[in-house]
Amino acid sequence: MPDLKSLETFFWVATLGSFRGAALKLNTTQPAVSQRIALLEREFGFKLLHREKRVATPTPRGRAALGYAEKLLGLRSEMLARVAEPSSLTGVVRLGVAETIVHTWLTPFIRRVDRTYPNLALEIEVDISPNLRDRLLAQEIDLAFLIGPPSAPSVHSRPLCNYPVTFIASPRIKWPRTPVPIEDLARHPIITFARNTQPYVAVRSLFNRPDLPSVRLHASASLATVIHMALDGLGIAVIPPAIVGRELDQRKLCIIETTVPPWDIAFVASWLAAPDTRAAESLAQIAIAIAGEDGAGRLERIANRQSRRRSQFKAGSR
Amino acid sequence: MPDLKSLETFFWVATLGSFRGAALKLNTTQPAVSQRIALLEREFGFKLLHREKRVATPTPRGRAALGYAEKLLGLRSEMLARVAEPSSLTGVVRLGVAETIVHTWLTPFIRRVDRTYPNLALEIEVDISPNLRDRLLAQEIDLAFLIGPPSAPSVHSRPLCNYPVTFIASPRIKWPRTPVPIEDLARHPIITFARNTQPYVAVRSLFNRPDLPSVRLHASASLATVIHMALDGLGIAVIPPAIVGRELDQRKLCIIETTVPPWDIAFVASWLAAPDTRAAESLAQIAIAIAGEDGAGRLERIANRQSRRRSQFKAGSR
DNA sequence: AGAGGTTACGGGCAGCGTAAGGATC
DNA sequence: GATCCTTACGCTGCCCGTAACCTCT
Repeated sequence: MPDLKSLETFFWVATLGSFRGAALKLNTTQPAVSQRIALLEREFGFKLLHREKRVATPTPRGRAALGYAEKLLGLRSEMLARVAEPSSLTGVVRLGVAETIVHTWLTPFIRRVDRTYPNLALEIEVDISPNLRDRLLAQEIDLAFLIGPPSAPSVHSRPLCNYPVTFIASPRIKWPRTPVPIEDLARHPIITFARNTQPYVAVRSLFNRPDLPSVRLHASASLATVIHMALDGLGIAVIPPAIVGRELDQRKLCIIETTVPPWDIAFVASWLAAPDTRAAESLAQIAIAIAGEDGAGRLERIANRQSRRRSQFKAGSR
Repeated sequence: MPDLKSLETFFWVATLGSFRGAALKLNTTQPAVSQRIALLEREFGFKLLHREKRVATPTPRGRAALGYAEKLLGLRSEMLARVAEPSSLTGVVRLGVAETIVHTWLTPFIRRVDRTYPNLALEIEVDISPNLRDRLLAQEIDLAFLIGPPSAPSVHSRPLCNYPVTFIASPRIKWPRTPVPIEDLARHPIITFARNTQPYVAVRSLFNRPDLPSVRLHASASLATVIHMALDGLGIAVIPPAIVGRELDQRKLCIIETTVPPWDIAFVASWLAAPDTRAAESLAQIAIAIAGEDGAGRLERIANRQSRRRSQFKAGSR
């Protein structure tokens, strides 16, 4: 009798057109996928998939079976969503996060996930948003917290938080009290996110003006490196203040008031449409809550800092 | 993630109200059932069944889950019926047969099942029809070939064959050429099916008349014994001639012409309504075909025998 | 006391991962 | 030759069955 695990495997092979892809999606090896499909074909008594071509395609009868498989998976998923205890969420969710999140609210997020879903394991990967997008589309991660809605078909997204991007530098670099014009900023090396990222492109185009001297732009895929460089006075970091809250507190870094119009980078939680998105949606829900609380807390704290009032420091962060 | 095996187990426990019953139905042990239910309850995060009472009853949330389980099982069953190769029928079917069937067309039936469904194993039990009926209702067998439709809710039945019941005795007992009246028959011991069977009751009421001497009625649960007794001249067997075709051929037994109006016993294939009756229905289909062919062949042969024409002996039996 | 469910434990086997072997572009 | 699927093989871990225990009527 065909079991749901095999049918699920069949569904993903048919959907992704690839045994290998299904194996990645299902967190297993490719031979395991082969074996499950072979089992299913033995149980049904006929070939479900054409393997000759580059992409695996269901046979005509395979297509009929596929319809039933989808219904079955959908029904199981609906059953779990409707009647199962939320805390019964189990297994492994592969989560991709942009590094900004690591430096802001990832830890409280994980803590709450651990409390809410004690049987759920997270596999966390940190990468830049474009790579996360690719890995999401390749089914290699189940959920991503990244910049901007990755506009692709069948990607579901929910907004998490907006972070203003500011110019931040070591206090060793002295500035006038008045807002600094972009020309003065451009005299220093600019340190920001990795190439190919949205903030990098924004910064590049900001300084890519005929009337400005060509700027030295340091891009790093590691935010920790960016922060380090800024701490060492190597240049001006163009990053959200939220990720260097402690350094701002300790006055090791300062926000530079400028004439440049501020802009935000928007983070979203994204996951692919699939028969069972219960885990992804539940985690996104938590992320939305945490990011909201944290964002509020952070903003408050930053406001406090800038007005030099240190009292009630941690209010709102619980 | 709940799998269909556990859900099927849950379905049967809920339906039969008993872990033990489900274990019998599913051809496994009771601890295995316990374990599957426990697994399911861990996966769902709540108790599915009340065990306090004599009969296991679904909890309210268990009832919701049960609805989904039924849908899932029905869907899988439909999928298999619609798209699976018939020869892919696999597993074990527990078949109960009345002994008359053993002596008539069970062997050709098994042969054809072996050919048609090479991956299907039969577990055959021979018993009298009332016991088969009980075992069917207790879910201990999946399919039964027995006498008369066992009128019970949710039992599906299809007619297989009708066998006339005749008086058969050793040629040692001499009879006049004319049809024998019941009074003369009653002087000999009567040998027939076991107590509680329909033929036994019929024979008993036939001879239970005030004007007849009380008859000696030998009942045997073993048809082979009945035949043996008749061959040894111990009395008159009241059985369908179909089961002693060879002995009639070899003139070791003869049909006694009587004034008693002949009557038939009707055999049917019966199985219980369930989420997956594919195997039972497929086997019933074969049984209907075989019983029809065999019945035709037998009747022809018997006619031939009685008219002493031995030619074309095996015609129609293929 | 007996029927029915749970718990404990040992063994068998299904299914996994590693690694090598084809096939197809 | 690279990519993808299949086959081979050893191993782990799950699940089953046996048996003892527990709990109700």
